[in-house]
Amino acid sequence: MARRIAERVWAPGALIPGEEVLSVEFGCARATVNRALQELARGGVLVRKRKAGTRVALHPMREARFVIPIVRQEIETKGGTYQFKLLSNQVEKASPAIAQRMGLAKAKDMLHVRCLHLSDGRPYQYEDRWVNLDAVPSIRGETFETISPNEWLVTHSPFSQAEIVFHAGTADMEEADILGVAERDAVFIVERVTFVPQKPITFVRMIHPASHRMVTQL
Amino acid sequence: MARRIAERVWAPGALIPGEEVLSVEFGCARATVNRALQELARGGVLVRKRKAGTRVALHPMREARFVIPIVRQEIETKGGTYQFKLLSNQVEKASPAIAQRMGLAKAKDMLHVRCLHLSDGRPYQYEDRWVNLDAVPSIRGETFETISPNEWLVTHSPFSQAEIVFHAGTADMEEADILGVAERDAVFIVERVTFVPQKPITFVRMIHPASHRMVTQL
DNA sequence: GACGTTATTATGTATATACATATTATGTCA
DNA sequence: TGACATAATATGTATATACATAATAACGTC
Repeated sequence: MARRIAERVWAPGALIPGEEVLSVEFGCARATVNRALQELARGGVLVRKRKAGTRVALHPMREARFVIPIVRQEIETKGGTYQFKLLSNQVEKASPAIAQRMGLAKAKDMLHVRCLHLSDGRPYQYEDRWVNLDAVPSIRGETFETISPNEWLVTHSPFSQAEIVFHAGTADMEEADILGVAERDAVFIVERVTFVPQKPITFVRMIHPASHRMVTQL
Repeated sequence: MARRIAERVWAPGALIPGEEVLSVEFGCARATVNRALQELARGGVLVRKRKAGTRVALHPMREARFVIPIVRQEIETKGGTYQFKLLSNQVEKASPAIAQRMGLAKAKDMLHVRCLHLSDGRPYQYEDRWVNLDAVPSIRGETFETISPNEWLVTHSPFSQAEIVFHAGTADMEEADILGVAERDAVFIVERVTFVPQKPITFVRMIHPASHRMVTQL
């Protein structure tokens, strides 16, 4: 069926045969046709509506999928050797901007951890993280000498919701210094807020040098 | 089951009960449990292996999904009014670098289209596109006066595979001029190559001003 | 003819059953 | 003890069946 759509045997916008008909044609059960059609619909190439039938999407709003690995794994998968350097780790009052980003009404004390992830000794990602101590009190004593905050949180505090933002920016003096790039150089920024229902866990800003590539296939 | 994982009733790395057991516990059929577990496995919170059983992922390599809409839809969804401006549209010989990016052995004549997409009159995305005329010969006569190359291709030539790369970069003089930003300003770049099996269709480089945000939730 | 009700229909979902497949555990033999 | 064949088992997948649900089509009434 994917081939038929790709080869325009079923043109965009066209109504395709019903599940019952297709199951006869392909010599399989309706449940199997249903599963296949649902997969294609999830991928965005089909639009399904009860009673109205299934149509080939007119404007295929296809969806890309990215895995969000742990930085260490990301680096090791690419064949680099991983290291990280803790830059700071202290409890301080978050700015109103940070608090707002995490959906909190007012600023409060949070754990502020900054560290640098390196691949083959070269700066790969600068991580600037705020952790809601109410959500993860046990992080308070952690020194992050052997495990990065990223990995600690992933293994100690699973989240159920997240918001991720990607954008480009320019490195300020401090960021440039940490990443080993020139001031005002372009950087790739990923910001992520994670939640358990109704409760923010952490806000992290991850900054990569401009050479970083985020790749996906579909 | 998602709640049990989030609340660590089932700890990371732990083996969870088999489908048969769960179906009895939840009072439903094994097929239903199977569908639920497969969904969670796709989301990355579970790891499943035949005979070995199902485990809670130790390092949840969760995956983010986001839709790749048509630029026009992207702008209109955000509440902007869409316009586009054709900058150039001619057949020329692609550089070896472009050809290689599309998986072609040697450079050849291709359609080179450049245009600017605007939101509320302000530059939103600069699109620099190369189209393989062998794959889409009918595009040759198109003037792109009423429809953008993006939209034309989406509706006239569905693809089955794609590779997408996101990264940050700096605007060169020409790009800066087109986007209305300063030279050397940071820009957000998306590059996409689309294929039908074994045949490249188009390579497009889409450049956004640094103010652009790409957002996804999960 | 307009409007509200009912019937029809395609998809959505759950179920019991059956068998395939990959992997582990076990048993056999040299 | 080690190598190899064999059995056991959890997941993977297909199937027939049944019923739910939403949207449309048909119908009847005023």
